Amino acid sequence: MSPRSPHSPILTSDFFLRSPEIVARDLLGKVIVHRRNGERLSGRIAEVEAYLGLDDPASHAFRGRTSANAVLFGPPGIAYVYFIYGMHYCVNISCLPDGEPGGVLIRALIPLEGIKTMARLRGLPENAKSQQLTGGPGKLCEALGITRATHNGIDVTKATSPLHVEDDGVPPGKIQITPRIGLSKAKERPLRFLLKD
DNA sequence: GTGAGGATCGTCT
DNA sequence: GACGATCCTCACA
Repeated sequence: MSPRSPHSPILTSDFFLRSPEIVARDLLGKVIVHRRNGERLSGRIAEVEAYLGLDDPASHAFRGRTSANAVLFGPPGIAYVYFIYGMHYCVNISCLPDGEPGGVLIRALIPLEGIKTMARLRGLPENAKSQQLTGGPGKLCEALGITRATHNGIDVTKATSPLHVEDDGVPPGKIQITPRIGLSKAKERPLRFLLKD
């Protein structure tokens, strides 16, 4: 197991108060933690995408505020979980002040704690590779046990929240920037950030 | 190793 | 009524 300080600082709403492009880049290397039934499930963020809102045709917020995407228009640091293709969840964290839409999609993690539980939730053997456990947006939600019903709209900047992001001080290393993938619109924008590894 | 296609449902038009 | 910020399986080289 990897060593860690007992109290890694939790990212505050100030962190998410900035542009999604900046937040996305800074989130790389941070640790997302889900407390589930008293167990810590965590992973280092290895891949993210920024979604800008009204200026970004690929964003859920592009066509304006609806009941489904209201989180993106709300205050920063709120988890936005949505259901896609009838079978997968994806998790975002809202950025920018209340009233301005924007967010960062968490696309991939490197598992740190609770790997056995993650494998069980994914229906995989304990020795499954991290790529199979949390190597995609839908996979990491399943591995962490995140669902829309339980996690959409919760504040990830509160220490009492079951879901939050910690900075354990490990430098992110080399960052690669590429166009976003899996989109039908505005996919040419270089808004995807990943750890080179 | 690589590429194509199917599964499945909440949300918007 | 149609689509989508995905993942998995199968076929073929």
